[in-house]
Amino acid sequence: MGKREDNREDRRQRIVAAARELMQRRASAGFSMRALAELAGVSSATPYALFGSKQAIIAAVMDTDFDEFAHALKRTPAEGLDLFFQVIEVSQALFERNPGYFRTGAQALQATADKALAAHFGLPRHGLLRDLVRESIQRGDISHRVDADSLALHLGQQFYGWIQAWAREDITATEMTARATYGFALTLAAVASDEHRERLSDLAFTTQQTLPEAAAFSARGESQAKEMTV
Amino acid sequence: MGKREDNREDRRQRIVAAARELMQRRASAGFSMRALAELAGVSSATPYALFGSKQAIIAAVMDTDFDEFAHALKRTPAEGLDLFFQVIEVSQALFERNPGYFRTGAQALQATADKALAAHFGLPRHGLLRDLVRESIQRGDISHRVDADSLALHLGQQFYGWIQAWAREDITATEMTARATYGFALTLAAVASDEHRERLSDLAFTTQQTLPEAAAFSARGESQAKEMTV
DNA sequence: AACAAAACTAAGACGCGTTTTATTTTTCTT
DNA sequence: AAGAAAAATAAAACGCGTCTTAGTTTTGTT
Repeated sequence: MGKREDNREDRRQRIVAAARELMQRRASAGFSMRALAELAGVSSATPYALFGSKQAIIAAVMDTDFDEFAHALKRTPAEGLDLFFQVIEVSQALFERNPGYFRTGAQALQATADKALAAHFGLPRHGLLRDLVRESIQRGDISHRVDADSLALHLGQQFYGWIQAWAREDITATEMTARATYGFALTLAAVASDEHRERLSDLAFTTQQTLPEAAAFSARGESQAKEMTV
Repeated sequence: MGKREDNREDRRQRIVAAARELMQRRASAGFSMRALAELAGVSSATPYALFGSKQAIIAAVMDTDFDEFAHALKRTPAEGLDLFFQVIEVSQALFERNPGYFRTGAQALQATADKALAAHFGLPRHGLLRDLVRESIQRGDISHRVDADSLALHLGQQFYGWIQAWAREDITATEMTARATYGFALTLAAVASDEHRERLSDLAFTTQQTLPEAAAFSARGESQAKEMTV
């Protein structure tokens, strides 16, 4: 019942579908709301009536993907502390399958000043990491002195930073994974039980060797920076 | 000599001064280029002729501050690994003395797509951390297996993330300091020599207790997120 | 003093996200 | 079937960062 709601839902879905398509195309780093309205076959005021903002639309588009991500993570045979690193690798795989799409999404998300939207987006991701931490504490792999929320936030914020760098095309997807892995390994080494600590340290130093020289701070970047100083 | 250059420099300085003033006022989260041009007493095309973009102007304004920061850091009596935490605290002190100013700056910097500008800005800050790491390695406070560039980048990226959160007004300056300290302590605990490790772990867990519940993921944020899902 | 080159100006345009207006269409109620 | 209520529309406007155009001023050279 309720044709009103049906129609509303129809339009919402048309807009989300159109947004997804435009994000995948990623012509000129994003899409305009006017182009979106045209492709969705609605007036350019409608998306605002139904979603409120461009970022809310992008968030709506990307909402689907968290489930996909969570499922892919469940499918991996990894267990224990290895799951943390699987989070990174599954993400990379996802990103590489659809770079333009995730780049647009990540960049739009970053620009968000809307707290509710940020929370809506960050919440499930934070929850996933927090649960991993909790389970690790219960297993005794991570010190019981650790507060799950704090550590999860710390890990998430690190990873998010490298995702942003990838979205900006400052680093490649492989480098994103390597740097995030490095960070996770160091952090976990600090809080893991004795039996895991050495393995994690080794992982950190092994990963460290694969890290390229910091791109933004390379010689090329340096000379460009000089130019600007005038 | 060269009146041409003098005049050019005059205008540059007028523009930078005007930008600094507007950043401090921080009426409505930033300033418009039209307002800047008016205050500086130049045409609105001139800032673009002299700097290229709004972000470049903001970068020029903030360039001065790195020196101030570096000096303030030198003035502290801290030494050894404590210097890492002094970086955080000196930054906080600086930020709190002029919040609107640094918020505008941080936010503008984040929006930068310009690699050269990002490098120009990140380079000295990265260099400072990298030198701290290098010296710590030489002193034997940090494992010699550590690559100074990688660790500095890791620390810097973490800190930068919390600065951004503060600039977005997601967290207070105190929380910024606490979270960054937590991250630094964990990271350093993973790479420090045996004699420092325990002290750093303790610092991490002490700091952890002062951390507020993650603001963006609090109950309030959660209910707001629900609303959005529709 | 005259002239070419360079720099600055005013004014407006562009496309963007977003909002507002007035109008038309669709839906629900009676 | 008629009328009230709600929603979607077209069209224009807002302010923003940025760029362009064409005219004017300032500068260095002759």
